[in-house]
Amino acid sequence: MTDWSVRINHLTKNCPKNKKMRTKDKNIKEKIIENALKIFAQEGFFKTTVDDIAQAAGIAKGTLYLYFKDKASLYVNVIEEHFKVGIKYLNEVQKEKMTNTAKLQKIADNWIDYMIRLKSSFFMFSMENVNLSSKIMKAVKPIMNVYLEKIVDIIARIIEQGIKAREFRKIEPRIAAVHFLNTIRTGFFVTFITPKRFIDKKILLDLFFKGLKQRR
Amino acid sequence: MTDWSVRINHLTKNCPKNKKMRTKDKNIKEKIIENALKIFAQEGFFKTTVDDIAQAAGIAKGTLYLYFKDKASLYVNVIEEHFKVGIKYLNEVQKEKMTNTAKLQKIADNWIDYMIRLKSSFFMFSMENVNLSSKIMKAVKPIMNVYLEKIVDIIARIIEQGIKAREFRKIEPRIAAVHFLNTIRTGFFVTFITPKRFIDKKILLDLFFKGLKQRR
Amino acid sequence: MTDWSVRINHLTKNCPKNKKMRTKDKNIKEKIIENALKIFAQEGFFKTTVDDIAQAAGIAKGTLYLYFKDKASLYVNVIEEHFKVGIKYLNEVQKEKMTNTAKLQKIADNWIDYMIRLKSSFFMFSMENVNLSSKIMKAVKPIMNVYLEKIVDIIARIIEQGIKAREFRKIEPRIAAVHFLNTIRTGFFVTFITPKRFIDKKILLDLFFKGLKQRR
Amino acid sequence: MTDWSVRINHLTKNCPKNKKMRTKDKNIKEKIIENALKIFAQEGFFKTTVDDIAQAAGIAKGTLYLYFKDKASLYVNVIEEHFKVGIKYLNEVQKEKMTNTAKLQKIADNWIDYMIRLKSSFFMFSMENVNLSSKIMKAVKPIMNVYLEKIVDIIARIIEQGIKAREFRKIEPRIAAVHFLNTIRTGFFVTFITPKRFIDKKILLDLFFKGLKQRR
DNA sequence: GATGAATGAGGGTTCATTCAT
DNA sequence: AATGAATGAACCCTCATTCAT
Repeated sequence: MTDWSVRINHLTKNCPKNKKMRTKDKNIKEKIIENALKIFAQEGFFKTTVDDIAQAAGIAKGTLYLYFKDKASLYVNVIEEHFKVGIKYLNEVQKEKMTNTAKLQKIADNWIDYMIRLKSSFFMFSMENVNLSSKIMKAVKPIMNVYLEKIVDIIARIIEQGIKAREFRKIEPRIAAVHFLNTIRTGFFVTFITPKRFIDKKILLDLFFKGLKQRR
Repeated sequence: MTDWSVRINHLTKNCPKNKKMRTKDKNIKEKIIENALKIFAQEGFFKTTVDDIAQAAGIAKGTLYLYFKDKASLYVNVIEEHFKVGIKYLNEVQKEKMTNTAKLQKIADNWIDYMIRLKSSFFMFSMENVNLSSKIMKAVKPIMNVYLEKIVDIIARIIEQGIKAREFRKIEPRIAAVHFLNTIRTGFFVTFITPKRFIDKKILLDLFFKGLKQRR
Repeated sequence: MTDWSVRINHLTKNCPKNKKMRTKDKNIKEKIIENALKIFAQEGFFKTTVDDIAQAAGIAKGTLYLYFKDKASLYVNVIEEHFKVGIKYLNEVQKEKMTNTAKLQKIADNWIDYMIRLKSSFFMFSMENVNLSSKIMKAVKPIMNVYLEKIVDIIARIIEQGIKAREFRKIEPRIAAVHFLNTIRTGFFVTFITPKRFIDKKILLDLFFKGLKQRR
Repeated sequence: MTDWSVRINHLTKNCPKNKKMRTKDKNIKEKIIENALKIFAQEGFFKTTVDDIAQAAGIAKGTLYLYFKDKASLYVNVIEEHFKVGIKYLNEVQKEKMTNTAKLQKIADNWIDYMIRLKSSFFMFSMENVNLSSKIMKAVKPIMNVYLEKIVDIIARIIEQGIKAREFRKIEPRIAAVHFLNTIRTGFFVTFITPKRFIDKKILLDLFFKGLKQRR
């Protein structure tokens, strides 16, 4: 099984090894998405120009429009791709043989690292943007919601199994799932605003698992 | 003591009760900030046009420039105002006579409601924007960081006192504070993406306080 | 007889000695014109804002509009005033008892100094603007032309008398007059672009009077 | 050798003869400069809108920004181009086999005609603008000064040679050069304010060469 | 008469999108 | 298929002018 960081790499690195081009190259679309992800993630939708992306992808601006209807559609595609990879990863972890606690731990670990590497909580940032009304964002919202639901579902299933296995206490699994995702975000977030003191992911997960309260 | 929702109202509602105007009206500045907050919060910095804000505030575009140097400066002012009110509220809660658990509970309750009313987790969204590079955001970042630090400080102090009082277990207070803020955000967020099923704030806080793990 | 520099002073210096105000103060109009002259001369018509002038004159922007229909009309007034003073000065010199050569010499001397003090060849600059088409400038042109003609007339008359007196050789006096005015401008101009080496006004006038050619 | 009027033409007339375009057309840049020269010269920097120029050049406003960073930069380019052509012309005249007197005569003749054709003493007008403070003009000034110096240099050299050749009397050549340039300007100027009576260029140059004074 | 806050038309600039090559 | 020059709508900001006090 590939781990998250590895799966993600093909999105984070250029792959100019390509053998034969010169036929509606499937790689061009990928290359655009890769680069768009990085730029959108770091600059946001509006600050990112189509030119930036085209240049980063090493193609002409016009070419981009052969593969994507418009900027918004590119954005949606980037997010979709991003989420698909994430979901695939989650599914793989789910099937692994380990305690549910360990699964959540692994997911959190890899995901925080990934976001730090991308220099953006893009994943959550996108969620945030759901918030923003506008023609563009209104188109993004329903698509994103589907993926979000799927992600929450997978996490919730892990938690459900954990409850059955008496690892976790009885609690609405979906709410716990969302809380888990936000815990991950916190991990990224703390590292980002105070880059010196790298957050101790252990403490954070400990907090997530055991809560703040004194046990008696 | 005023509660959060009430404190916020003076930013969310127009106050055209005022007697005599005409002399660089202090109320206009407030009216602009009120409306800018709502629009920036829902649309984000770039999608918001100066015209939108001016119209919402019932003034001409040019008038806005009598009160704010430019769009970015308005944005900073809005955030500052927003944060100042938040900090004042936190300080008041801090001084109240109640358990530290109750304090956090109260803060979370009011804050989630407020964000739902504003239709945006603007507060956290702004934190997110810290991430986004750009001339404008680079100007916003240092200012925001100061306020963020203050907010984290106050929450951390409550947690610290809770630790001393044996309400909470020994854990790095600042990390717990950030985790708490993200928990609040989760509360808003879930309600927002799935508006039908209002999240049970109780469950969420229970999760925050007691953690996911089965106690043994 | 006052010399040019002195006559001009009341335009170049503030006169806050004013006794009684508080009655459609005739001095306000003057104060506006004084200050407008300086600013227009140094900044040009478009870069000068009505606010600049009002502030320099120590009045409110609205007040300015009680005395002048609009910015263009103020500009015309400033130029008129400027020219009137110039013409009065020229007339006085004309009547003096001295050779015509001496008269021209005196005029040139004073005028160059004045322009240097004002930091602008505003006088000629205005002429230049005649060139510039635009609603505003089209209004300025005919008015300016009248004054220009008058100035050329007076100089031409001095030259004519010089011709009669055998001081000067027979030459179309009006052309010589324009040439004389441009010589003055040259004087200012050289000083301006190369401020270190103050032009030797003597050499310049010598050139004007004796020409470049070797005499044989 | 081309004469001034001819050299200038390529700036004053469109050349749509060109074969194949499409590849950042060099001709568009020229077309913009041509038209900008005319409009700037007649309207001045501030009254001229970017739209005016774009329309005159037969392109869209945005297109202009593919070739020039901003309005100020376009202005500088126009002036530079204008000056370069002028300097090239002067250098050519300088090398010709004729008396220095004839050289100056030729230069004055062509230049006055050119300015009249352009309907602006733009050349000198630009010099005037050196005077006007403003961010824009502060950028223009140093560039212009270099070119002005060059022009003065060339004229001064002609005069120097004339002095050596005993055509002209001993006089500071640079001052004489500036005086010469202003004489040209006078020529244009008189024609402009009194369009009926075309100035007799001969008289003017006679004045320049022999001076006003009676010879004895 | 005097004020200066308010106005809004106008201009410079950006950038997503198109289309001729 | 790929290009990138050209387009023009949209947006920020300025400033002459007005008008309620």
